[in-house]
Amino acid sequence: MKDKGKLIALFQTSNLVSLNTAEEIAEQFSEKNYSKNDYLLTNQKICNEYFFLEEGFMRAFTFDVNQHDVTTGFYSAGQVVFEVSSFFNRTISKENIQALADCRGWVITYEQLNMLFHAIPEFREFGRSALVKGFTSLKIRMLSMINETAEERYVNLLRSNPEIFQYAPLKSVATYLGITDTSLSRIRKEFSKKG
Amino acid sequence: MKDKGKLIALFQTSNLVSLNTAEEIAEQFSEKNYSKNDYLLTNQKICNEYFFLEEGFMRAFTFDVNQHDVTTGFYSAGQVVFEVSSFFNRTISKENIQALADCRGWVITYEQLNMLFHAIPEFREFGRSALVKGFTSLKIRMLSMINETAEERYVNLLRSNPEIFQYAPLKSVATYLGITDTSLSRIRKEFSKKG
DNA sequence: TTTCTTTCTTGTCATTTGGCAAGCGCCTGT
DNA sequence: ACAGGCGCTTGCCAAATGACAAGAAAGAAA
Repeated sequence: MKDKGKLIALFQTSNLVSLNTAEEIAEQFSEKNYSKNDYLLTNQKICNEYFFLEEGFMRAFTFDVNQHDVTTGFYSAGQVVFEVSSFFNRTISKENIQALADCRGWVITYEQLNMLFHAIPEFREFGRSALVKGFTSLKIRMLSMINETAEERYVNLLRSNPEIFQYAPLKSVATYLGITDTSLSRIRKEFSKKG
Repeated sequence: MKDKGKLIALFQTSNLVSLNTAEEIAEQFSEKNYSKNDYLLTNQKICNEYFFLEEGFMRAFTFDVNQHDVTTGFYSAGQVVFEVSSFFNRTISKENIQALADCRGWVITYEQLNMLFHAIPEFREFGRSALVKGFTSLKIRMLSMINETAEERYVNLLRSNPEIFQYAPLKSVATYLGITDTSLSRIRKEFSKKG
């Protein structure tokens, strides 16, 4: 069994969970790997994995009106990968989640997570805190689609999440920013002139 | 003191909180009214109210790149009104929340809510459940912006939230749907032909 | 009621954006 | 090394969308 140090550290962020408890929680997780291009979740399925990504990179996407692939999220090492809506409500997902690189991490199921929430009050607190974080990010992202130009969104993403550009092709980044690869290409050209 | 029945009923949804506890929680809330056009939250302020809307209607909005008013949410009777990101993270808000009709409801502050979360475990559960609901709605809304045409979004909103059309002017609905009032007007024209 | 303000619709026009296709470069696998 | 595939850029054209403005309609205030 590999070292669960990073997983344990995750539960200790925000100081809501003690080391002993964090270790107890981590015990429930089992190792899981995804090879590049493997899917963690596919459209029309119920998301049943709460996956801590120790190493690698993943992308979530769905299809628009014209069946074009649109990126809804990126996940890099240290993040938890799952689709909130499908996972908690036990409804079929419209999103797919795919590994863009070989991935290594730790996983539990919906039932196990619930069991932990039930048994360990501090873990519920951790869950609530994580939920607020995720909700907040999504709201900020939604507002950025309104408040910022495509170029601003591009520049901000480049500053705040440079690792995305290491793993994801620009066409995936483009749809994440709400534009086409063509537009992103033009924005990059303009930006490189200024830079 | 008016009747807090609806507020108490809210805490009992999902069966996470008993009647007695629900009443205990409700005790902390004080009555608050907003006249039409009053603001519950304005841009650059920290949201400090967790407001149960018993009667009335509210709208949240922000400003886009060109300083145009864009609706980010509607709130009708029975819902809790607050801006998650600003409220929980104690950060300044980019959103405004305004009464579109005279409103009546019950309010507590951030400190009071935290106190209740701390004192009453079942209420934390309620909080987590509410958070999942809100997060889920936002994700679904985000996906609808990708997966559906403007007309589909309009028709779905008309079916699922007809009360919005009772209170909000169409130009506010338009920006909520991600289009201009001009486009919405044209969509309505087309739709009425078919319907 | 009368007046004034706001909202909704509709037309015209300009701009943005995307679709499409070609060319190029890079990477991968054989 | 070579072939094939994928991704990025670019130009051209078409279509969708928004800006603007005018007029009608509805609602609020006096």
